[in-house]
Amino acid sequence: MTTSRPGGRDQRPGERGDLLDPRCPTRQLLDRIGTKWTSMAVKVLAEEAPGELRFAELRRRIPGISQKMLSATLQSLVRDGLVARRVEPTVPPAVHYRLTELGLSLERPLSALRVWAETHMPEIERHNQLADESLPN
Amino acid sequence: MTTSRPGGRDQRPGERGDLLDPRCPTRQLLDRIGTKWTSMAVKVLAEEAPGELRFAELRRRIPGISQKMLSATLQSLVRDGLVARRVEPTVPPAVHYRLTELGLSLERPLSALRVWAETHMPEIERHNQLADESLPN
DNA sequence: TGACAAGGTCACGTTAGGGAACTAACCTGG
DNA sequence: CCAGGTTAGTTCCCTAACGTGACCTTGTCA
Repeated sequence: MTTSRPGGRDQRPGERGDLLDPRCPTRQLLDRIGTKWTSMAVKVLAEEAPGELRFAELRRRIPGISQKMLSATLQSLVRDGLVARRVEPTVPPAVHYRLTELGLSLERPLSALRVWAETHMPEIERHNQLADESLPN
Repeated sequence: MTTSRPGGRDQRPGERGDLLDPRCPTRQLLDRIGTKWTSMAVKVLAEEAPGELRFAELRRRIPGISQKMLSATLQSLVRDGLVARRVEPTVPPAVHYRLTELGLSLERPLSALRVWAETHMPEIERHNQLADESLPN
């Protein structure tokens, strides 16, 4: 991914920010779902939809993710309006996450991608192995 | 992108590498199409399918890409079996690229994603602006 | 005195991507 | 005969960012 996001401040107008890329929306989308954990988080939340999941439960369902990354991923998703965050002012506060309608609508094409990945990735790996076998040195 | 690819060695075996991430095929796919120029290259090649495009022509149709990046992107795609490369031994050599059937099959879910991006990215940007307006400092 | 919830912060390593210069082989023009 | 151009790449160097791991925080319950 190239375009900076979380801390914002891209496209500063003073600099000769060349804006070469004409804001291709597909690029922007891939910059989001292409980050390591985003698509997995969306999937896990989609499985629970329209229900909610709490932070710790999400962590449990996404093996290998750290608190920091889960937190950052969720913040991105909330910021993009794909996920809604609801805080119950109990103590300790309980935070609930769920997909918004927008997030659910993304889940559709995303799951199509997942299906493609599951059926065709083995073939891609085969190709890679072939490429490795010839001229590995 | 996180998972290293060319030289591979993840999953150190000494650790109880329980394959935390079970090589989620979706992530592997996103590691590929998530790179900056890949999806654009696939799209351009798909528009021409089943015809071929030469290096320089691809470069012309992907504004902003450098030779280096185009070359690297195409190599990845060829290695994955998504693109076929044909060299005419003329001089200077003419190299032709086209999507394989596998590549074409990927184009389908990918274009669905593109459609989603084009229709919904404005909404995502709206959400981001809202988030920026509140508590910007 | 811990443990839990939901994070935040710091310090660090790796890598993707950009830019510019260089290569190969041959052809053409002067 | 030699400079210069073409195509399709490489090679080196540099940076911004992504992701990780370890530790800190605030408040309450057992």
